[in-house]
Amino acid sequence: MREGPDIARIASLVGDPARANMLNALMGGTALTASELALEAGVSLPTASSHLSKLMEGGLLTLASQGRHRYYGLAGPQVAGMIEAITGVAEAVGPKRVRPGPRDGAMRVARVCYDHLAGEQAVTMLDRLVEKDILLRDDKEIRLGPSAVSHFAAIGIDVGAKPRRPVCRACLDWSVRRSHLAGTLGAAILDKILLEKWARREKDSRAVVFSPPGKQAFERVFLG
Amino acid sequence: MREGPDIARIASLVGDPARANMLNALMGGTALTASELALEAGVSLPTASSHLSKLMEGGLLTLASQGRHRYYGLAGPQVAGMIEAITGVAEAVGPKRVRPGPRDGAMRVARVCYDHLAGEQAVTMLDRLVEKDILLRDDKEIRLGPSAVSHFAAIGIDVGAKPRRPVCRACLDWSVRRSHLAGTLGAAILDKILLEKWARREKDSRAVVFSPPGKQAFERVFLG
DNA sequence: CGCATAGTTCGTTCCTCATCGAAGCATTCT
DNA sequence: AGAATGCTTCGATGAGGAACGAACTATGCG
Repeated sequence: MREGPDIARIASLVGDPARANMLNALMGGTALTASELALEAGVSLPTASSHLSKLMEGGLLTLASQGRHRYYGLAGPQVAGMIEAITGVAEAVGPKRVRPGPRDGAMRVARVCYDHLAGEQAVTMLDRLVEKDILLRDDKEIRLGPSAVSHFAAIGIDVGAKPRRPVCRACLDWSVRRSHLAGTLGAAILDKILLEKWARREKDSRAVVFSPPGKQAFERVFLG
Repeated sequence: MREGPDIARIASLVGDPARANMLNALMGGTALTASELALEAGVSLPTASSHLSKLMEGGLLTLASQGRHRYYGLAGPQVAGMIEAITGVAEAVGPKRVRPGPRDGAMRVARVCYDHLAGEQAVTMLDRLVEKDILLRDDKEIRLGPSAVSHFAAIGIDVGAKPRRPVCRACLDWSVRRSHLAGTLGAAILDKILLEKWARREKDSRAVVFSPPGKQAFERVFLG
């Protein structure tokens, strides 16, 4: 009966279906209001509100008040990583479906993870960027290579500024079990993809589907 | 209200204090009997038995029957990884203790993670092995370098055989937030450390404490 | 065979906690 | 100011599940 960090407390927060649905929804990266999360979780507003205050108290969420709207978001990448890890186990031990649904396929290829792109496409992209020495990888640490600033500037992404958040960060992918690119650069790239309309977000899902020309453009710019 | 892998189911299994204690105990790597786990969790035998069957049904544990003894163990590295991830969050958001207990310090330096060494020492070791090109790291993938077989043979560790489990594997460290070495090689190294009595396991804890001469020997062999 | 040890199953008790309706604040719009 | 929207708090209800004692099964020992 040893004492350590209270993992039961954290796990039980995720362990309620309503809260799990909310957290899953927030893995999409955009902060959501209490009403949206209530809908997402399939519970009434009072119930959702109660869950949200528990998640807040547990330190899993952040809150940004804007007028009468209150936007809830994941507390950070570490929390997102934990949820990915749990998802991985659930996926592995879960009931093996006869055939993975089409949405599952799309999720494997490309999806939103917190605020950046995940899935096979994202893993391949990071591999290529490292291969071309635009990024330098050393374990979890990813740094900008010498040509990075000019390379991304040409695409219209400014990596020169030094924000509080790290520019590059590795994030473990549950479907491929390898890392993809997170951090402000990862977020900027996802923005770019959606802004250029190379891909659109699947309704009510974290899946990201590329249009055929969009995929070509993406590959030309980031993998080429 | 989207459907995905049932993360609430998995998280709620970890979310009960008794079960969390059991899982924590099993993070020590050695399989334990129901009675030992009951003691560990601070519950009666029937209660423990009930919890264990739930964990089994959830796919988090494996069972090895030996006569009238039934040894429970973690189902695999993925489960261990998930628990580390949850531990990391719990550690981060948990009540900041005024001063970290002495055992916590020891845990940070070196501890057992499933079947291999984790903590600062383990992270440093992996760094050095990569630096010396004995191991080659490429993202999550860690491969043996050209000199690896002879290098480890000299220490008395055979990495030539090709077992089912991967020889090398990266495992994320919750205290240092960097990777350390898992896989059969990681397990063999931990065996070596304990066999040579360079270190001993702290009673009732995952902590591993090196004796002064043991630490020297370890550093000579693996960091030198 | 009979006794001891290891573990599971059963039935009961009890308590936590998820849920929702109604009412209460707060902010914005007109 | 008054009405409407977004959200939280309160109170009551109900269900799930954690707990243990007692009885039952299985293995090992003399």
